[in-house]
Amino acid sequence: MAQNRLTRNDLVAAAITFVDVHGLDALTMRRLGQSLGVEAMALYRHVSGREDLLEAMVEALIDSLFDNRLMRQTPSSWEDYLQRVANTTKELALDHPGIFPLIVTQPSQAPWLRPPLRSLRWVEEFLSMLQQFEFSDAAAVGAYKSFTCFLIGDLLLQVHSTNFAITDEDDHERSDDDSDLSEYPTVNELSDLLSEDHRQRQFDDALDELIERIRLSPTN
Amino acid sequence: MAQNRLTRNDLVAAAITFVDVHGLDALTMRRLGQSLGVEAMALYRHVSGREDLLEAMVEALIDSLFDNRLMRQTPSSWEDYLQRVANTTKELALDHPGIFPLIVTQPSQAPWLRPPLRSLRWVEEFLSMLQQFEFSDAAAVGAYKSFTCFLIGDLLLQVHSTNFAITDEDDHERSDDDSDLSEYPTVNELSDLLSEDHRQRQFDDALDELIERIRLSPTN
DNA sequence: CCTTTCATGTTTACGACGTAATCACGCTAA
DNA sequence: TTAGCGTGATTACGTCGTAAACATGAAAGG
Repeated sequence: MAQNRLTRNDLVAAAITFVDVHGLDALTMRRLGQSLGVEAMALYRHVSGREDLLEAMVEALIDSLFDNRLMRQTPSSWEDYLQRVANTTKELALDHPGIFPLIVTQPSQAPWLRPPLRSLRWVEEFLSMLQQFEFSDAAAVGAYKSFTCFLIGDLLLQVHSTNFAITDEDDHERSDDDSDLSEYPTVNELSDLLSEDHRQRQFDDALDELIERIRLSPTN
Repeated sequence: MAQNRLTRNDLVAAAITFVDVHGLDALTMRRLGQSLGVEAMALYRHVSGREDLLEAMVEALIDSLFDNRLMRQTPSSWEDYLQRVANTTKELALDHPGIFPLIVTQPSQAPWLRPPLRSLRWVEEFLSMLQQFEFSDAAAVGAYKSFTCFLIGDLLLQVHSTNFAITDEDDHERSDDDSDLSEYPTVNELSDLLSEDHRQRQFDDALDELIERIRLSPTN
């Protein structure tokens, strides 16, 4: 029982797993304190408020990207790099579907940046990596814009799908909820095709196409 | 002063403009009541709770799509149709940046649908329209998936950008907030390019490419 | 060793939130 | 006229985020 002191990192980590388990709406200062065996106000010693906590969670997740075999070995080509960034980010998003949307919700350090990603460290690494692969300034920025737009947009949607499954944890009798599709004959007719989840393959295909587009970009 | 009675539609409309002006976080039952000259609990006569209100707002917005020259005249080609859907939706999203994200947040009528859009009426119209233009079943569903994924993903990001500008309404001295970019030399170097907002053109380009991809789709 | 200091956690409290329950009032139908 | 009902007002409860004051125990200086 030597070191029972609460650390900011402990707190943020606990908050992340709490959201992973119970969902973002369930994250309350009081409940988080309870899950740590501590009163709610104790959290304010390490975090200036709920907003600060959310920011810290997002930052922790983004930082975890850098430890995750992305930084580990240097990529063999810019295509390899983009593939790796995409897949690592997707993994992160699907592991933390309740938190990932905050990456785009939280105010950015640099609001003037289009699109306004949260982590300048991440942007810096992305751009300098492309420059190392001899992208021109304009090409690097163009790639940043199209790539992040695709990645974030796609993952946001994917994550929201999985959020439904999590939030409705008690959807046993969802099968009888095939509400009256009588008003929507085409939807009803194609419901089998519509419910197939090819998100995985679509993601990979779209990524390949995007990379191809970047390769052929005139400013490159 | 004849008809001062509150209507569900009045309520929903008031809520929408309230969010447009003050942002989603400011939308409170009490405040919304106040803005209507009514006590908070009066709202519960027309709406079963806050969640119901949000759903109603989303539904109202989606329904407004149908009155908006989309349904008005029949499209001359499926490309024309997709262009029109995309632009009408974009207009809607940018007009109501505080509400648009709810379209993807709110639970869907048909959670099994991938991606899970909220309005079955919309999906029905989309699919049957493509079928009228002689899309096969698989092609129509494939187009639905790739098109909605692109559209929602892109617009979500675009809307979040504009949300920053709205929330920080008092960002006069934002210019001195060019925080220390010394740690991020590449970002600093390319900041001019990075801050350019080509979202508009990028959106149009990506839409053109997507349409081209759908045209060449093997299952078409 | 004792005492001072400070970092950490606790207690109490306040205002705002969503909303259940109850009440008051004024149309409309009998 | 009167009975009923649809609409809004009042009151109240539990929970939220968090400010402020307090308690406590471990490091620091004599």
